[in-house]
Amino acid sequence: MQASPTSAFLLTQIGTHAAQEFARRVAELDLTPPQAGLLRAVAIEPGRSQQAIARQLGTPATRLVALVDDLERRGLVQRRRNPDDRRLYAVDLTEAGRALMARIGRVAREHDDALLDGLEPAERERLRELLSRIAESQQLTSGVHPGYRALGSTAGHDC
Amino acid sequence: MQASPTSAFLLTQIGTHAAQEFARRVAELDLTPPQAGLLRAVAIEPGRSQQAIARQLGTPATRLVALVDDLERRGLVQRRRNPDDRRLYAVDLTEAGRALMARIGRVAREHDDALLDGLEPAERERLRELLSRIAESQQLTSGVHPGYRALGSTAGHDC
DNA sequence: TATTGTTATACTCTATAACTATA
DNA sequence: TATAGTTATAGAGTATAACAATA
Repeated sequence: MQASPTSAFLLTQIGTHAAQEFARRVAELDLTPPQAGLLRAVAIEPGRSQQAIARQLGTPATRLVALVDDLERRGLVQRRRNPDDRRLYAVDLTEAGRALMARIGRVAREHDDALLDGLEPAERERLRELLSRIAESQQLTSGVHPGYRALGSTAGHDC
Repeated sequence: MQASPTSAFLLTQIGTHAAQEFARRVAELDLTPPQAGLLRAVAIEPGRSQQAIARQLGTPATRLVALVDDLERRGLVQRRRNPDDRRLYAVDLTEAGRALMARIGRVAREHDDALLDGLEPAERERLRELLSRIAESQQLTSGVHPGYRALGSTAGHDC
């Protein structure tokens, strides 16, 4: 047996590997991928409420509380009450959070470069275009990938 | 902000989406992705011991016991003692297991086709070639992707 | 009454370690 | 003593549900 793998299999295999490698790299900044994703979400659109962020990331609001708690204890984000509606917190990056985001950006570029090691520049460009088309056709356009919530046992083989 | 995503990000995003879609499809066969992966591993190389399968999949042997238990209860695989070394079990597919593998194969093809919906045949071929090159350069050649074990919190964002 | 944020609880999944049998 | 398989335990991580404050 051992048929040649489908593109779907390769995409799952490589995507999983990429996520693991990224996790390994950001761990050196004492961050988990969900924490890095939250920082990124706050950086892209500061000042939103936790509910709004949770809706965008497709994760339960209760999970964000713990994430924000932790990042706030470390001085990377801050909550500030909205005086117009005192139920809401606005979540922002601190100066330290912005500095860390710059480091995460460097890590992400290194990660991308290492992953595409086997491809030449023109091939990388072709790949990027094909992947963008898939992301668009699968409606993954938001820049937040659906794996923010638990993959858990849904990860795994793809035949 | 909102820089255009790197290929690494797109690969993680699409790979996660692909894994979720595959999970959704095999769930209609009452299978989890790890179960489907185990069936596939047994189909490719029948008669191996649980330890050997565990080593290949990079998962603790104790986890395989539960997986094999469940599939055996459902009549999809069978254990048979090795008379030469009575410590070992040989794991094989049953007739029902082989029939189910055929259905899984159909599901995988449908899955692959749906995922590549936005690409024309020539583009699909180019993509497959580029992905194969990445898998090779990242040493993911075995046909078993590294996400067999827990992704858990390592899943998530990729900046 | 509806919504934001929070806390408490329960559940799923996985790995680690201890145990039995065969060699 | 080493290895295959098994069982039992504990831990991490998540979601669900109940609660407090504000609108």
